[in-house]
Amino acid sequence: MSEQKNQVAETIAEGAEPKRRRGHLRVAAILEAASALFAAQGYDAVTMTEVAARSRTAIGSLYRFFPTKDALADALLGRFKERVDEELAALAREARTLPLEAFADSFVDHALAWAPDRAAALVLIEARSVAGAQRGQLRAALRNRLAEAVAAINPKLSAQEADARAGLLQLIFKMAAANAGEGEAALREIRALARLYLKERVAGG
Amino acid sequence: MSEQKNQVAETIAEGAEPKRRRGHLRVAAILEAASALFAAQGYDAVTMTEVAARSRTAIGSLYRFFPTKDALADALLGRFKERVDEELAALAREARTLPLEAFADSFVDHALAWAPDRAAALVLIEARSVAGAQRGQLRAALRNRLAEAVAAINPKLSAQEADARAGLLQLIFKMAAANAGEGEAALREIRALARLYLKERVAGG
Amino acid sequence: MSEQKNQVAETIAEGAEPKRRRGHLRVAAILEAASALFAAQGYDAVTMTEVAARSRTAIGSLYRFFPTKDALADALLGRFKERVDEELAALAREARTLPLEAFADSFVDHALAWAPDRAAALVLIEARSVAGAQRGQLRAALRNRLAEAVAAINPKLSAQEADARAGLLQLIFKMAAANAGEGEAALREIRALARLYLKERVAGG
Amino acid sequence: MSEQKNQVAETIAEGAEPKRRRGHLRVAAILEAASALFAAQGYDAVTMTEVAARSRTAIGSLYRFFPTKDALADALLGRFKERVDEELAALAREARTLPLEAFADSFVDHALAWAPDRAAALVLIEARSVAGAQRGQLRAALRNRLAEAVAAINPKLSAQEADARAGLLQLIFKMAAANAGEGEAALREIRALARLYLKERVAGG
DNA sequence: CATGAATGAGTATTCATTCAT
DNA sequence: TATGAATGAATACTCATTCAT
Repeated sequence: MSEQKNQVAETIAEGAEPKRRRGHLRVAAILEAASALFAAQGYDAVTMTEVAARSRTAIGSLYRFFPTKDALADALLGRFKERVDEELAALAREARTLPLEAFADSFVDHALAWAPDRAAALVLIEARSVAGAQRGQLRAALRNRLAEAVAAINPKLSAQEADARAGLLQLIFKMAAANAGEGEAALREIRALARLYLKERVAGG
Repeated sequence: MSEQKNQVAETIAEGAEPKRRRGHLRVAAILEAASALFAAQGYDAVTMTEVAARSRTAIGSLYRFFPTKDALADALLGRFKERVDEELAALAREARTLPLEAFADSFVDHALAWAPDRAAALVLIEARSVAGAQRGQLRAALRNRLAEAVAAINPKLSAQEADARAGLLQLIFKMAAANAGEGEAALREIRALARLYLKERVAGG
Repeated sequence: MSEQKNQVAETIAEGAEPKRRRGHLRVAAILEAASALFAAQGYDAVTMTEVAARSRTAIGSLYRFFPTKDALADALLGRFKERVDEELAALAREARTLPLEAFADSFVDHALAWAPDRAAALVLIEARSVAGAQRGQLRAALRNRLAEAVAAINPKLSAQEADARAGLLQLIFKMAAANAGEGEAALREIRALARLYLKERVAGG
Repeated sequence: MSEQKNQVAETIAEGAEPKRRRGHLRVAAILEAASALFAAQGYDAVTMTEVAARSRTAIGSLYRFFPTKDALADALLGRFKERVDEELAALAREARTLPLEAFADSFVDHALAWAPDRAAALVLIEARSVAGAQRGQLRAALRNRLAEAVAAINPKLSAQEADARAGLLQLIFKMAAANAGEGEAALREIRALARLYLKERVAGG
């Protein structure tokens, strides 16, 4: 209705930061509910009303903190990105210290550790054309970390080669996460694949 | 294979079987439009009105052929399934005749060949929780064909082992299709991965 | 959701032109209802639901023809502008043929003739900042016609003088319309004022 | 005049009479903010949150002083009415002392003097169907004062005649205020009109 | 049979107002 | 008392689907 609104409050209409304990709890509950719902039904299919109901929040309160469905998604993605970043930093560290096979296993384990949040994140990334920026950032961050790891394992690879390998590792990472719930046999194969690829194409067989 | 064709025909027939050429053209135009739109925007975001407009069909007529948005999606998936099945039957045949490396390459090539339609199909499969049935069928069909191929390559594997390997091949198949447009380097890695996995885990090292 | 929409249908999302008799009737009913409601309650206070109810139209149908509350207002203003234009063209003609006093009376009569629609139009013009364009056009059209009339009555006036006189006549016109329902005495005063001003300041006393 | 002041105070007091300086400042800030916002955007478009933000008041505090949006508007109108009354009382006095032409000019000057506050007041009066009471009061007060002036100028007029003349003067008053910013030429015409009308129809030509 | 009109439940979002700390 | 959080009815608008011509 006017561009002046929110001048005083928040600059980009990011929704109010909670300033009381109660607000923080609310926000957490909302994010939890949203994550589960998005993961289960996809971005479009989830209604704000549903999110409100599941987090036992009045619709108006939901909108106080997340003034838009998109804002809610962005917050979720932001949170996800942070976690990813931490995990991957750890992984890159391990690449320097662990023997190859142990690293391969850890690699898969890290991928599995995500799985829950990942579902929601993936859905959000795919569904919202808007999220182009966020999406790119996430991908790039992930890839760079993996390239670091690759370089640590095999310093002889050129930057380009390392990047290509990182790309494939990224895919394996995704596969692992996507198949987290598919049973022992499936997992075993993925672990095998990870070792195989790391040994032959990364460490340089 | 012929049962499936009938199945597709029946799906469409939920509306009205187009007996004249005109009807066939309409249906084709509609499916084409729908495929493009779904691929570009996702299932939820596409409106029946849009599909009607893009295929230059009156909304009423669209509903004569596809009495439901879901029916439209099902028809599309059916068509897709047919194609997939043919491709994979060919692949299973090649598993028996081609040397392993050549087969690995062909495997990746087949995956790449899909990419275009795959976009729409994937979207539909992911988006519609309803589509459980179709989705399962597709997966299962794909997996069975791959298990056939695995068995052909290494008859010593138990049925369970073969299935687990097929599952992983399926993932590689998806990865290849998903990365169709990512450039030469990425492709080379995928080909390498396919060979590696087929040699070590399927052919049995 | 996409800019391509309506490509086939209407270019600016002006809503569907009715193509059947039924549609024309609908549109007319809607405009009638909207006009009355806007006049009575102001732009903001009127709900689309109200308009739909009063015109016995389903909300969806209302939106078929007027895809926006603003579009509805614009249509109303457009219609109003047309009428105004006709009235004023007639008035300009009379300025050339009628004696001054008769013209003065006719001037007031024309103003009164509007009154009903005017209420709605005025409200719309004032309330919607967006309508800047429309508003300007309306004002300018009105003023030009009046300047024509002034020039016809007293050709000796410079263009600037004529325009200033037209501006005042415009105000009197508005006053007359605004006071349409205020009783005989009020009317008499306005008629007197119109004569007075026309004789002294326009005809040149 | 003093009853009216009380009235205003009471209106505010529906909330809580601010007894300390701090409260007075708050209230003043709020009224200022509200006036500006209403004038710029119209009654409906302004949110209480906006008013709170612009006056740097917490929403809860705003509601302590003005328990309703309507109460806020009423307070504003009350303040406006006071000022109007003073102006007009002065005008009525001048009617007795000034020669006709000077009075005519003063009349227009008074109208122009309002223009700023008038914007908000007008908006409030037009927008709130509820405000019937206030609106009527304002109009009546204005009219009575003008009738006084008319009677002072021409004591021969009957009460009815005086009232009718006052009505027209009221319109001219409005016109003048509304056109405050339209330039010299426009102003000159209005002054001319005021003199004309006062001489011919009020003083009795 | 083709077409455009009709329908109405459902969606994101806003905002006046009340409560709890 | 001042402040931020909570509330939910109301609003503009969408879209799958059905009907009438």
